[in-house]
Amino acid sequence: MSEKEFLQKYNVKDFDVPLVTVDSVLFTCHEDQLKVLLVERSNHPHQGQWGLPGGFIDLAVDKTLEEAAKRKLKEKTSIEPPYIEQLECKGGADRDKRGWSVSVCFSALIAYQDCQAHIESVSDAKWHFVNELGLLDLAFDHRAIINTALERLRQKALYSIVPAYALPERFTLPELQKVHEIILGQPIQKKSFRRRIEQAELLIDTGEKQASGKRQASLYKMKKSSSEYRFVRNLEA
Amino acid sequence: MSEKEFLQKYNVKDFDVPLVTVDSVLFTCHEDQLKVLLVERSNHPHQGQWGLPGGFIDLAVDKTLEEAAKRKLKEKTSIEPPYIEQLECKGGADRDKRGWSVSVCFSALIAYQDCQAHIESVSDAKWHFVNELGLLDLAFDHRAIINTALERLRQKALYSIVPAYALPERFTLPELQKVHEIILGQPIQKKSFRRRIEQAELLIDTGEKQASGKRQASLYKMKKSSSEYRFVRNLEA
DNA sequence: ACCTATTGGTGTCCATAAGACACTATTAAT
DNA sequence: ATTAATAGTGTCTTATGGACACCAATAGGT
Repeated sequence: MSEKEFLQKYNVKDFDVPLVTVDSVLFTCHEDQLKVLLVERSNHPHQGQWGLPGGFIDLAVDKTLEEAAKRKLKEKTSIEPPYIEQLECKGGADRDKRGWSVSVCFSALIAYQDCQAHIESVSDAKWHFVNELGLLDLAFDHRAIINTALERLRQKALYSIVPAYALPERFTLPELQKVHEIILGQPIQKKSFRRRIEQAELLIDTGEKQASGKRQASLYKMKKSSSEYRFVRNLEA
Repeated sequence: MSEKEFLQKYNVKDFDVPLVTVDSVLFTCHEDQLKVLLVERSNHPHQGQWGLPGGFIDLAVDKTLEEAAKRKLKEKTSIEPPYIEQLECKGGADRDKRGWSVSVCFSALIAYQDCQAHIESVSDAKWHFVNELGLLDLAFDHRAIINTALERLRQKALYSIVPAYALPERFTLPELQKVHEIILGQPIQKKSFRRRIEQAELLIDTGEKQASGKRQASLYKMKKSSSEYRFVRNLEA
């Protein structure tokens, strides 16, 4: 049989296939707390419980997995998050009552201010304090996925400035340090934090100053390549 | 509609679903070279080309994605690799001619000696020098997946001793250093390498010595927790 | 207009772990 | 016993984070 004949006859539905979803753990910082976006499920299974924003791939619309995840996030936030990366893929026979399922999980960051207005207009989406998830009964294995995302984010806070994407495009160094401290759950030495960022030339000084407060802090923005930069040493954990 | 009713009526095949495969990048070290296991494809598409070992999930047999990947690897190696981790998930409309596809990719390590006999008995599987893949026409996006796996492995060689799993259960420190050097493509300071491993107490001294060579090197084995250990500083890249 | 509190930002010394590299130790072969 | 080769150590230097005191700028009260 030629490849052409093979492809003509091929039909995915002739085989037993798992169901595939994309789900995202979207973090932000607000009021000195780390928050994660959850959606109240309107459909079975786990109807009425809180779960991660996500859903099925639209084979006709989505070109890649990341696009599918972004499309689903955009339904809740109206904008695409400035940072998104693949976290892990969970799959198994028992994690979804509908059958063998695969969830391609993403971890993303967004500035609270950049999407809060739209989220409030979407009745089923809400920011939840990460520290207070213990009380909630989350759908599927979404609690475990959030915990994995948190671990990864904590690691990144030790050796990168990826957490900057939880802030608006322009931000101050004290703001960035605060975000890191919130993620890590402990204070960081100001001098160490600033020194390594300056030495690696990761930020662009916009020349502007933040108006509020006492002394005015300089406003910076990320260089494009800075999200991939990795310091050779970790901060103390 | 109750959840029970919903689940009774639910059928995955009522929806357009992507096809899902698991694929593994299995590395080993032999003759001072990094090698990757490839399989000559017996079926369409890409019949006759080399590709990563893997395949479809068997919904009746596999409980998780990792189990599926291990089962597929075991068909070629006869044993499960001592180290396997999820690498990334590739998905898209165009990467597989059969349609929208998702590949859940794993990266794994194994000792050459532990599986070479079986691999030679499997006619379609063969170790390939990682440095000489340039000439080969690999199936799907498998070349890109191998490159991602390589990058990750190089990072791990800088801040962990995960590469130890490319060696037999008992190994010497010079052997381990050599594996790291092969992965990184450059020499490492012996003292630095040994000092950090000793300080972190990552290995168990078996008390045995390796027979061959001049002075006999001590044989060590991994502590269980050592694969997750991360040094606070990277070696120089 | 000046003082003070508060937050932003810097100077500088210390601690830690890697780099460099010379040295010692153990073995096999001659 | 000597030599060559490989295993393993001593120790000084270097780089970068930690600690913490200090200086700088701004708003508000007097």
